[in-house]
Amino acid sequence: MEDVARHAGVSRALVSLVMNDSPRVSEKSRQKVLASASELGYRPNLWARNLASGQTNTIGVMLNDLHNPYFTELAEGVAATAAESGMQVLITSGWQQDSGEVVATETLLNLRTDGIVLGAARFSGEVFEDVAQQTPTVAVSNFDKPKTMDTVCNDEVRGAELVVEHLTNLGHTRIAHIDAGSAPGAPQRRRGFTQAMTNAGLAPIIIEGDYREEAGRAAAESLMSLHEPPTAIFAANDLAASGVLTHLRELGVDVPGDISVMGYDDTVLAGLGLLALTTVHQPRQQFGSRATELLLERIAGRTAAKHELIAPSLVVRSTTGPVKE
Amino acid sequence: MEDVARHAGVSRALVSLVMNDSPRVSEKSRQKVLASASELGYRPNLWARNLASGQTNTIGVMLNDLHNPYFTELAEGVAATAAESGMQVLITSGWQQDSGEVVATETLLNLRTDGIVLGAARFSGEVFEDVAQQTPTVAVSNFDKPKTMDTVCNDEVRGAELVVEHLTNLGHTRIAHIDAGSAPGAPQRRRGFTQAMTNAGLAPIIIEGDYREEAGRAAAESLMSLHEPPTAIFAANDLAASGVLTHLRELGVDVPGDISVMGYDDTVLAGLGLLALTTVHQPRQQFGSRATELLLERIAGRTAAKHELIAPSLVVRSTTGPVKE
DNA sequence: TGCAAAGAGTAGAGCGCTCTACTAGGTGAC
DNA sequence: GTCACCTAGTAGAGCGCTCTACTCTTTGCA
Repeated sequence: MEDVARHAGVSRALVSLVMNDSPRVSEKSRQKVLASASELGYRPNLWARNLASGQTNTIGVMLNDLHNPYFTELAEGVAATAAESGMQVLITSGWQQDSGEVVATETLLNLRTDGIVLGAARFSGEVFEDVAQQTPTVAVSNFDKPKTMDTVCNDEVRGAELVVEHLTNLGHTRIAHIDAGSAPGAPQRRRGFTQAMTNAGLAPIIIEGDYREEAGRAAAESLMSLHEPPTAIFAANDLAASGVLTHLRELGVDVPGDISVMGYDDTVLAGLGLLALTTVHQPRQQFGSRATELLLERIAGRTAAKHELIAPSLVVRSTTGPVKE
Repeated sequence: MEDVARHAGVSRALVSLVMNDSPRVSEKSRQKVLASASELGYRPNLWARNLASGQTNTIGVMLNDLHNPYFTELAEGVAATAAESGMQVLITSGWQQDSGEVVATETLLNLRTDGIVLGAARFSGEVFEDVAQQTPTVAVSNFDKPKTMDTVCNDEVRGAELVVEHLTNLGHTRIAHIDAGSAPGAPQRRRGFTQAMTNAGLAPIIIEGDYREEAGRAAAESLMSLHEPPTAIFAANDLAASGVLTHLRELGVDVPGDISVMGYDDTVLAGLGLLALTTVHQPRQQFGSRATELLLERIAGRTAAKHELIAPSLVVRSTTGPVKE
């Protein structure tokens, strides 16, 4: 910077003004400075800039797992909305480990980003709150409405309702849900399912499982060996649904002729020609952009916590049909 | 920091030493400082630290597209190797846009990370070289062995060879390749395929397509309407292979009884029960870790460029079998 | 006992910027 | 001609650390 100033024959302060697009600079010296800067290959040092200005114009995103499209689409939403406000986005990841999430968040905290979006799955509520105490924070997570931060999450209960509505409209009454225990989102889905079934005057059938393909396959096996198998299966997620379909195919059961199958999440799997899975779509990008909007509000000074549910929607493909009579 | 020093009754310098785990501090004062720090909720400001120390202990990773598991697994490899050397990893993404990649890389450059791993698809060679001039750089990309940076990439030619070997061993002679034009990796795969077929004394059949499912479906349609359809299809990637399988299924063609199908990449799709696709595995994580090792060497002072090819491997599942006679 | 070396700690400059407060010169109204 | 006011630019303190060079104790050993 020193060099640029000397080369252009002006003061360091002027160079700073030019670099920040200040209106207080004449066109002539702006050109002069810009020319010198590019000639000398100068680029402002962000560390110094942020240190001096006390703000970073950057929001940090901590993601549990980059493999999971859920998180990456979330990040995409964050990036899009952040870009509109001229904010940079920096991503760190916990690489699916508990300790990783903590380290990744510490990094962000040390970086003094203006705020943090937490896409975490492993944190305890306490750790979350601890982070929120130190910097504006928004979590995309199913949390118990903490006071110190905002949350955005999918309305899992509504999602499960959509499933039940869709299936009962097709005439199904014996509907089974493959549950994913205490995995993120699963308890809510289970609750929504049970509620909706009860409201419809139907008996919910629930079988244990998890979010993996193998679990779907195993659950399908148990269900089909019942003396009165269900006419529709609502899997924990798309991957589990894929396992269900695999098993039914091996059994020679026609989908959706004999039995209907639904997934959850609308991942890329669901859209594949061979699966063509009816599923529930979560607007993951919207989670990210809404979270960012809330974060920007917080950075601007809001302190009261907001907690938002975002509505999922139904995507009908080829694995559901009228009940066989 | 000032406050911590005062609270603990020591100098600022001592606090700095404690925070950096210097051996020059007595156990007693270390405890004292640590206690004060946690009491006051002090955390070192990375911007200031990096500014003062002139090094960031951070390596930047620029990824074209976070959706693509290729890039995220790459990042995972980088993170793992970087962690071993105590380096932080910061990720930026181009969000699939040309300009996005440039912006994302600029951010990293401005951040003065100790080095950059480029997982880019859209850059021109020039831009790459420009970056490499400014900081140690390793690209994970099929490039023409630039002088100023290292590259790591998959041995696509060998991958295509593996495919041809596998299929010819099964007795296939009429093998078709669905090509993805000039998309990343595609020209190399095509070249490898043509070469291997020629070496085996066979006539390569090539049909145009791209990396999407729909392209695979369309290509399969064309191929199957030939008066002498191929007995094996080598799709551009797993997604295209999925399209092929979908079409063959609709046609009632048995896989692998009537025809064998191979994918490429070994993505999560290939492992699904309904697809069980024979494919070529790219050790994506290894790309990342190897790239990071090279980067660390560069940071340590090496300047001569290294270019490495990493060998892919065959994953045999259920879509390939002996030729029908 | 004396002296070098090791151990523990400190002072203060400096990293590359931004930002407040200031100056110099020009404009225009009275 | 004077004064107020605006514009373009500058000086220099300071952001929160690290790091070199230094001081003051201890300790070990001839």
